[in-house]
Amino acid sequence: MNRQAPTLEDVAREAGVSRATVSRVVNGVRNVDPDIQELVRHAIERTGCTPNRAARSLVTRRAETVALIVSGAGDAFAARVFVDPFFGRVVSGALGYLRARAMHPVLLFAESQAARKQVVDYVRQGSADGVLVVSILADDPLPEMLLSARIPTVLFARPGRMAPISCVDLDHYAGGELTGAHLLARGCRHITAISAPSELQAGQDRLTGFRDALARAGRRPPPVVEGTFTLDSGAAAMTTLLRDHPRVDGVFAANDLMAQGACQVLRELGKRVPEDVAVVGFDDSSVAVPAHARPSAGAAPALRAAGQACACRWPRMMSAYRCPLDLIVRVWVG
Amino acid sequence: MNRQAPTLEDVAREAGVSRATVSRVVNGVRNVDPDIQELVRHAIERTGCTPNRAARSLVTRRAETVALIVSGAGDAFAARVFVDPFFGRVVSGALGYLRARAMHPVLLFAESQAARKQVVDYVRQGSADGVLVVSILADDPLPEMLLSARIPTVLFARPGRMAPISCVDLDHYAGGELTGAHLLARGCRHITAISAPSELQAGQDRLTGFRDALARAGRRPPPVVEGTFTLDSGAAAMTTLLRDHPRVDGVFAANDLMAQGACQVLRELGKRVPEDVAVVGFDDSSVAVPAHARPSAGAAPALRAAGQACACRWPRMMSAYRCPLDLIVRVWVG
DNA sequence: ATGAAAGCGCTAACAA
DNA sequence: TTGTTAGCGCTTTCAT
Repeated sequence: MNRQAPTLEDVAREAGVSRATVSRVVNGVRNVDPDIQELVRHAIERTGCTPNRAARSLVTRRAETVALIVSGAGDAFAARVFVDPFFGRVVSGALGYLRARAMHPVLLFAESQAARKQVVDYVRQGSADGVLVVSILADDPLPEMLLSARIPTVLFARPGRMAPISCVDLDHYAGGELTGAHLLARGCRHITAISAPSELQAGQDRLTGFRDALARAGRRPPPVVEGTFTLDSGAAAMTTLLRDHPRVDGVFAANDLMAQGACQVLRELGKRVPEDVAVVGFDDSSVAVPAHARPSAGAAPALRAAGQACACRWPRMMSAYRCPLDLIVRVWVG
Repeated sequence: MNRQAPTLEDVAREAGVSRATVSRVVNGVRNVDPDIQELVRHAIERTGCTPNRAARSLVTRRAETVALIVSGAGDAFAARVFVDPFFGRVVSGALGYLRARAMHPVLLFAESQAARKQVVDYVRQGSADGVLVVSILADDPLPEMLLSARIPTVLFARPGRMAPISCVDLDHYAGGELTGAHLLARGCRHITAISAPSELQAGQDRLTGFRDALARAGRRPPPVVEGTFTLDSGAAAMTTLLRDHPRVDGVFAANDLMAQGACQVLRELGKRVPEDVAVVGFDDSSVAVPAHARPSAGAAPALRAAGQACACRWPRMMSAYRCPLDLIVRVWVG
């Protein structure tokens, strides 16, 4: 019942060697006689020893662990992070990377200033070697805090202020350009937009890219109604746009949910989508694209880079990847 | 640059006391002079010391960590766990419980036998004090492995074989009964069912509960077509049912996704739902219920119990909770 | 190639 | 109430 877990010392006794030798075998250090290696391995097998992690961590000063921080939301919203078309892929890619290296992700939530401090402390205790931050806040203070605590960090999203932090993010501007090009290519003449809440930088970037694409084609700035990223706000915005611009034949919505709302309103009013009015969203979410067509591993290269950064190696690089469905991911390594 | 993190020893020197006293203050042990407490706290503040976790863990033999194991699926499917109407609530409830106790969840995936062994080793290394298993496998070997390794475990779902393991699960049978009662109460005369894949115990339980409810009302066994939990299979099953039983006016689908597929087929064929044909699903997922009506914290009491078990206390209890929308959760503590 | 021994930073039993 | 001391189990020089 109260039997302690076998230690390397037990194995050493069993094998008739020293603790140091057992440690060498366990850690794959060379300079160990193959016969003795075999001996030790058997002894480990027999005793069922699993080297204590805390003891190892204490001396190596590595936890073999990274903190996966969901910043700006409590655990009730953890789901979002895993379902979000961008975060979901990025997170599961990162998890796969960690797993291949026997590193473990600890889930932390940083929705308040106190929680943010706790997160920093957690790492400073040596509980994690670095952090991955998934942030949904426009101007999150956490990245700066991690930076000044000299904690190896990779941010999924871009920091509000310019900071020397590695990050992975969608290229919102380029995505916006694509949507503009798409509507132009379809031959739309009366193009409008449903924008994101104005305080979200990402939303602004999408809109700017969209506008620029139209401008380069010689079009005048499109009418824009601001939405709140919800289905209902998309429907409301579409209603407004139709009232003010009855001839509209192309709509850019800053996310898929609003695009969906817009489609509903259009169809209710007897418009065919996309024959009468073309609607393009943003997010590559499941409402927009048939499942079999989605690029499930699209963000892999970006993640590999991010993963490397997490592993506390910091290669100098900057690159962009383009996925099958034009999901554009950029990686900055600071 | 290479400056080490300050230790309790540093704080002790700074405060002019012994390391033990600092430890006592940090751990909130009483019997420490208030003045000295103040002194020590200031010293901690000044030095910015964060007590090393590995060192503490080494001597206390506690990691203050639990493993959150997703069994039967790789990280690509992690999303499911957080989105699933049952698992999602249960997991976020458990996370909240842990957080309030400054315990940390490590995310592990056990989709292969090798991965399962790694999970067991991870805990035996002392990296976690216990595990929460979210299993989607019908007959998962992991619970038994954890049991025989004497690892404190709470299973979300029920073990395939009867085993003395604490678990939290929906009461599928009772849920099935409810759906049957619902269709009967609506006055349906020609009731049919779209069942779950036969290898899933939970699905069988739902169906059995449903059948028993009908039987108790004196109805003969309903026609059943087996589905695969997908939208398409629900649609296909509904098509079959309508062909063989044109007068059908009530349908039980073993999950909401199939119910949705059934609704689509019915509407395409000009049937009104629920006026002509009543359809009831299972899962309390967002497709079925308006968001504002969902019991977001419905599983809280069950979780509290589960959380207590996780925390390695094992109160003898067995209870059932009924949520606003008849989500029934049972807790077994083994 | 192997062993002896020091010590990582902390807690806890024992002394004072 | 406080300090002294002995480990926790491991890695890692330094001898051999």
